[in-house]
Amino acid sequence: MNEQSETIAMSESPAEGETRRSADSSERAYNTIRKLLVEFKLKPEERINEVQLSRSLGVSRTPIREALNRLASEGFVSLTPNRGFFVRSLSTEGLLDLYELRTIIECAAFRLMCQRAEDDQLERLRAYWTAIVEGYQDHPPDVILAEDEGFHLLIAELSGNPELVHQLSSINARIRFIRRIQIEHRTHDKAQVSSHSAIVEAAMNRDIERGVELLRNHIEMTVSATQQALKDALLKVFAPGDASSKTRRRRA
Amino acid sequence: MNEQSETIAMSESPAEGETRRSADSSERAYNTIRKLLVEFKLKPEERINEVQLSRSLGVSRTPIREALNRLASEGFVSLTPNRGFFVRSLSTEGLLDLYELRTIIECAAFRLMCQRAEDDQLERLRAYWTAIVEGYQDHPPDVILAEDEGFHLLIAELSGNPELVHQLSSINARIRFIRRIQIEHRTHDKAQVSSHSAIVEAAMNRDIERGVELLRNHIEMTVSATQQALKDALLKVFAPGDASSKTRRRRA
DNA sequence: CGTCAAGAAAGTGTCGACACTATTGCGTTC
DNA sequence: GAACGCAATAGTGTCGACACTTTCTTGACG
Repeated sequence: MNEQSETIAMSESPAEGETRRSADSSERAYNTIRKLLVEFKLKPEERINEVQLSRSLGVSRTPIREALNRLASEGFVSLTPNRGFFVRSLSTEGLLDLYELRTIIECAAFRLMCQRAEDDQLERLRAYWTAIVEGYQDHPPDVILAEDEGFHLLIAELSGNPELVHQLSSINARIRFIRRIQIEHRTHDKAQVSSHSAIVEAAMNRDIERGVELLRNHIEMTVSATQQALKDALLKVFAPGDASSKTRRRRA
Repeated sequence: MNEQSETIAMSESPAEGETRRSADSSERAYNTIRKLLVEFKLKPEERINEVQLSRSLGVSRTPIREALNRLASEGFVSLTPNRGFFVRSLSTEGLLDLYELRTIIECAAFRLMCQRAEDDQLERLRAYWTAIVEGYQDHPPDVILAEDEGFHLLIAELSGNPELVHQLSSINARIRFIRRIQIEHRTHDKAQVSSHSAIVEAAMNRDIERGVELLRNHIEMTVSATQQALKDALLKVFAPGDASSKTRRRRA
């Protein structure tokens, strides 16, 4: 085994400034482990060793298990009764299933938004997009990803159905790792920009059919690119140890 | 030394297959607590006392907390950082959101099934329905509920997308309590039977548009009845006094 | 040599205990 | 008499320990 004794810094969302006292180990463990999964630090099909993890994160097994249980409910890992948690592999086909689900949710959200949202709410969508469209392509991948997710999440919010927001959030989390890789490939930024603009326009006109069609294409467009990205990702993960290539860590 | 006196009998719900099953405490706690929630033994907005629960179920707090974490991910309860778990209220509006999500998922599943399923798979659907349609209306509510859920889940399975199955299972679990009450009201059994038959027929013809329309109506039809049922349920739960003896089984 | 079994090691599932936070009840002050 | 703070209580978050299960190692037997 390698050097496991090192404490992996737990990343924390920058939100609260008040209560850092308790600092909720479970919550941090959840975020950290999810990050490990997303970044393939924990490899597909691999068995997760709770003791090792708890040592790495510097907490006891209890918060680790709580985090893993949550991650299991969300589909990141699976739990086999007396054998422990396993990293759920994201096969190509599993990924396609997820994208399909995403398409379903997003199209439905768009439809409901067109039917229900007030004009000024649609205006908010337009404002959101115009605000970020300027430097869009110059932003670092992480930012682009967040902005893109934000755009689609806003549509879900404007649908008026919180369940859709929740579902979409969960889906996003699960495919985020591959989207990031795909964005780094920079295959079709421009197409994406115009897609979003067109979607906004369809929304302003409350043109459901056009919007749905755009969304469907928009997402489908990424799928093919994604498949290639997935291959690259897996290659990178399982590639024997050179690691000479410049990984995408820019001052975490 | 694990001879525990079970204050509240932990029951094994035969419901639907999530992913992991086993006979350990966490699993049983999960099922039991979920049942308590479903039957309104734990009332909406109520704070859940872990110690009390653990004493009732005859296990320590650890499995209780694991179960609650899972239930939180699935939307049954909510978790406020240093204050504990709370029963998530299912307001009328929250319920409608869930039904809306269900409609979205089911219609999409039907569409995909029509596009992808082999003929013999569609035949399975028909067989499933004809096998239970005979005594349908004479079955006890729980059986009817299970059969109905099975029917819709089968459609999800035949869609070929496991994510849809998972989503639908989760939704079903959350609205099961109200569906049971509604079924006990016996408002529109016949309509439901013919609905299902019509859906099967549309499936055999691979008539997507008709099937989607049928499903939409089928589910929407139950919503109005459901709203009334929800009122009854809440009344029953919060009604003072008499509820003591026959809270549970209320056949016919 | 390969198979298998028994024991050792590793790992999960659950427990009771303790630290720290939130809430409740009480007494003081104005 | 009411608002405020302070002490006491209740409850959650986390820990280390231990029982039980699975997996690995080793050595006897065919």
